[in-house]
Amino acid sequence: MPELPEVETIRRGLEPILIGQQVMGVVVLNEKSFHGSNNDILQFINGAIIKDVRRRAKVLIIDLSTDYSLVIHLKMTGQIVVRGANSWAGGHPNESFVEDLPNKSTRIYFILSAGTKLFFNDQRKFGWIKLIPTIAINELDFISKLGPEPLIGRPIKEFLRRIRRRNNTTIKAAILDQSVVAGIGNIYADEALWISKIHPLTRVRDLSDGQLRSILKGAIEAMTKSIESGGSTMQNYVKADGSRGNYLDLFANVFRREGQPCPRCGTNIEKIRVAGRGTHICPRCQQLLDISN
DNA sequence: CTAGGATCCTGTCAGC
DNA sequence: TGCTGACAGGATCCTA
Repeated sequence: MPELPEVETIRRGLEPILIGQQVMGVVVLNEKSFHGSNNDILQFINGAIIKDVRRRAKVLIIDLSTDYSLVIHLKMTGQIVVRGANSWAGGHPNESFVEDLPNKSTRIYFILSAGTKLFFNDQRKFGWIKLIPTIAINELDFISKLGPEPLIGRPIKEFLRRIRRRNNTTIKAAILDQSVVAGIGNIYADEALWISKIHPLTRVRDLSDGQLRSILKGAIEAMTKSIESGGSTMQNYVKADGSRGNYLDLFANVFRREGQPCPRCGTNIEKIRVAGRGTHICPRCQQLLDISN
């Protein structure tokens, strides 16, 4: 899915378009994608004004004037597309960015004032939208367990404290764990480990605090660069000549680059499997020091 | 409590 | 040209 930088890019794109708009109606095309009762839709969505668009970890939060919020998780293949006076799209990049909507991947859409429609598309149906009272968000199990936001404040001390609870697992599994640090997914895990020259199979207990610090700094560097390059939006999906672009080219050094030379040393990037996920490494820059594996 | 594998679902692609 | 299995930018559930 969209990871922290992609969700933040969506938030920044939606904020100026959505704030102040009124929600006129909701169409739920796949029941499992929407968590909330029909009665709540009538009572707390229809007619509500959008007050704010926020993000926590990989979750997008749309606050309504009814003191209810839409909590949106895009998981692997979710995307948000706005059509109308201001068209915009972000999230999992595919042809639904530009196709007529709703289409076969549209799960929910919202009809807004001024003829705007907001589509929630999700090919694999893992994503969801919850309608809950705004004050109940922080009590959601998933939210309350989250680790620190990597791009806000000084997350390092809390990150170190939490990752030491994962001493017996691999560093890749540990940084993918949202209760260790919020927002890192498969792309930024691989990029962070390449930047810090750590092999993803290294056990956490075999890493010093200094090495763990450099991994978090690597993740922050990769995520910051991704947000600055504009994320996976319609703008960098469709190129000027009509062909399809790949926003990973703008910041990724190893992710989906197997067979290509490492930008640092020229050795071919390899793809392996770690923590059940496809994992990209430079076998020369990231050697596994086999102490206790 | 932790660790790791199966699972939810649709679509695409490599290999036969 | 089918068919089959592997795999996918995530997190939860289940078992040990």
